Amino acid sequence: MESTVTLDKVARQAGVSSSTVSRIINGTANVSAAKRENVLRIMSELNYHPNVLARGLASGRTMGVGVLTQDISSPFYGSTLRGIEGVLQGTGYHPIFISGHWHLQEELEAIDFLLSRQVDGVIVLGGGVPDERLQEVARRLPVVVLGRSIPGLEDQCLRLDNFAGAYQATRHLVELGHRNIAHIAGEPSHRDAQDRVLGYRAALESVGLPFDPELVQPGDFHEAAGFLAATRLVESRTLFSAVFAANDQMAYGVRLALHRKGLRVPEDVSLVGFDDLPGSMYTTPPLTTVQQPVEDMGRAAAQGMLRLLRGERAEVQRMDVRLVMRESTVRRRSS
Amino acid sequence: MESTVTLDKVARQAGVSSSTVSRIINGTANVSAAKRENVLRIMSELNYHPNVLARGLASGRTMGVGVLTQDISSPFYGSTLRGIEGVLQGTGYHPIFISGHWHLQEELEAIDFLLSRQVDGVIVLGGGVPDERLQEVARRLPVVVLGRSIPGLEDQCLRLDNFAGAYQATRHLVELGHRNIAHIAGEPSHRDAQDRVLGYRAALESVGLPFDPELVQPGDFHEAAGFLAATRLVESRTLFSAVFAANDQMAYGVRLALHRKGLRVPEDVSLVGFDDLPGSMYTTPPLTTVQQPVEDMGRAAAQGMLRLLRGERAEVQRMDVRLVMRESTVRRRSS
DNA sequence: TCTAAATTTGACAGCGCTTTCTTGAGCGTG
DNA sequence: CACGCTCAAGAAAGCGCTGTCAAATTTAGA
Repeated sequence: MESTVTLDKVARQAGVSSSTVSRIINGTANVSAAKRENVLRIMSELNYHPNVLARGLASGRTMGVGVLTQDISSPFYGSTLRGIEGVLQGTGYHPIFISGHWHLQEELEAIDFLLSRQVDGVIVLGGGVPDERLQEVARRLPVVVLGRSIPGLEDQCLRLDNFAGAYQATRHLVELGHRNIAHIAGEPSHRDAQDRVLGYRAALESVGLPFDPELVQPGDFHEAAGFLAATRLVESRTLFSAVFAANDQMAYGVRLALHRKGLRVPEDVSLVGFDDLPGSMYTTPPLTTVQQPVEDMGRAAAQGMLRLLRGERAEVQRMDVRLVMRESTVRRRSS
Repeated sequence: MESTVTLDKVARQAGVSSSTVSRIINGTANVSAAKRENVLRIMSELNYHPNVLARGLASGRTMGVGVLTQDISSPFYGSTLRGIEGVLQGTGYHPIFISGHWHLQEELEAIDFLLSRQVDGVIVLGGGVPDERLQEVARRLPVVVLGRSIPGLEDQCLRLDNFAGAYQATRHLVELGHRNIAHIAGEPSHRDAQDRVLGYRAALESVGLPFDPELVQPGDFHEAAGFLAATRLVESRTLFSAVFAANDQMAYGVRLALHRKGLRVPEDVSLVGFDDLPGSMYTTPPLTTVQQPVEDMGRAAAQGMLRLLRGERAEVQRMDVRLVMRESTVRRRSS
C-alpha cells in the first residue's frame, strides 16, 4: 500500500498553501502563472488524484449522476445506458448505475443508496417507485424519469408513445391484408404493455375489425413467454395470419415456436415486434418492428439532467417511435 | 431542498453523543439496550441515512467495488455484471460500473476514476490495460481480473479456456463429417480471439485436416462482420459446409448472410457460435454454440473479491466451457 | 512618492462521519 | 468501606478537500 498523495502534500512540495492548489485544480480564482505551472508539474510528478469523497463532502457536489435501471443486463436498457454514458462523458459528471430488477423493494433501496452516495441528480428508467417518492426526491435534487409521467414533473419525464407505436404496427398488418392478428401482450403490470394493447385494439377498431380476446395472449416480455404464447395459439387452432408481439424478445420466441410448428415467417405468418433491439436486424428474417430510439432516449435524458444541473429547465420532449419495415411481414396470401 | 439529517442531529435528538450513534450504526462497541432502541427509533423517525462520503472519508472504506467493463450494453458482459451484482447484494458492498469501450485511454481513465472514488476493490473485465498498471493497482487494493492472466496475480485472474472451447466446437463439426470448415475470427487484438483461432486450427490438425487461410475470415465480434465475412465466403465460391464463428453475434450475421444467399442452416451449412448469449436459444434454428458460464464467471469474480476484502486469498479457478448442441449443426450431407 | 483600490495568497473553519483516548459509572473484592 | 477493575459513553482529533475571510502584495492614480 503506497501512501496516498494528498492535496496538502502537493501544496507543501510546491511551497504554496493548499487553498492555492485547490484553486488551481478547480479554476476557482486567479493564480499567478508561475505558481500554477509549478504546482501542475508537481501534481503530475506525484501522480496526484483528488479524493472524490473529500471533495464531495467539502463542496456538496459529487459530480455523480445516479441512474436507476431495472436490469443492467437487458438488451433494451443497455442502449439507453450507453446513451446516458455518452452524453455525460466529458462533462465532468459520471453515471452511477444501479438496478432495481423490477422489484419495488430493491428499487426503493437503490434510490436510498444513490441519495446516501450524495449524487447530484437521479435518472430513473421506468420501474415501480411510487410517484410520491419520486416527487420527494425531486424536491431535493434534479430528477429525470424515462418511460413514466409523474404528476408535477411532466417537464422532466421522457415518455414514449407506446400507443402510437402499437397502433402503427397493427395498422401495418391490417394494410397488408391481415384480418386475424394475434397480440402477445407484455407484463400486465407495466404501463407500456397496457398502452400497447390499447394501441393494438384501437388500430383494429379503426378499420372495423373486432377485438377478439382469444387472439390476445398474455406474456411477460421474455422470449420464453413468446414461445409459449405462439405455441398455445397454434395448438388451439385459432385462426391467425399475423402476430404483433409487445416486444422483440417475445417476437423471437414466437418466431421459434412457429418454426417448430412448421409455419414460415413471413410466408405463413407475418410478425412484428417492438423495441428494435440491436439484434433484430440480424434475425432470420430481419424483424419488422417498432423502433424506439433507445439510445437517443438515454441521450435526451442525460441532456435534460445536465440542464437541470445548470439550473435550467429540463425540457425533455416526448420521443417518437417509428415502424421499421423489414422482412418478417408480407401481404397476406389471398388463399 | 430539505435540510439533511446528519448523525449529529440524531445524536442531539436522542440526547447522546455522536460517537454513540456511530457505534450503534456500525456495531463497533456495546451500547446499552435502552439507548440503542431509542436511537434506532429516532433514526427511523428522522429518516436518517448515513452520508457515504463522510463515512468513507473517515473510515477509509467505502464499501464500493469498482467494476471496469468494456461495454455496459453488451449482451455478453451484461450477464457477468448481473452475476457480480447478485453476489455483492446483501454483503454491504456495492458495485460501481464503468466502461472502457475497448479504448485504452478510456480504460485508464476509468481506473483512475475508480481509485479517486476510493473503491475498496476493483474487478476488471478483459480490456487492454497494461499488466504493469494492474499490478500497480493490485498493490494498493484487491483486484480480480476476468479473461486475462496477469503475471504475479494468477491467483486473482479468472481465465476461460477459449482454446478448448474452439477446439470442441471445431471437433464437433469434424465429427459430423464436415471437411471444409470456415472460421470467422474475432477482433485480432483480443487474446480471446487469438486463442479461438488456435483452437480451431488445432482441432483441424488433430484429424489431419489442412489449415486453409482462405477459410479464415477476419471479423470483430459484431453481427455486421459476420454478415460480411459469410457474404465474402459465398461470393468467392470457396467451398465450405460449416462455419465456426468466434462469437454468437457474428454467427447471427453469418446466419442472415447465408439466408440471403439462399443457403439453409443447418441443411446446407452447419453453424457454431461461441458465448451462448441469452438469445441464442431462440434463434432459428437455435444455435449450437460454446457456452461460457458468463454469469457464473461474474459470480466467481465477486466471490473472489469478497475473499480478498476479508484478507483471504482470492482463489478463483479456471472456468470451463462446454459445447451446447442445438439445431444449427447436422451431419454433412453425403452428396 | 504616497495612498487607495485591486488582486493574489494564506489561514482556518467546517463538510459528516469514525476512532482513539479519556472520563466516569458501576461492580466485586478484601 | 476503600480499592482496583471493567465497560459504557463522551470529547475531540482528524479523514482530504473547499470556500470564506483577512492579510499581503501589487497596481494604479494623483
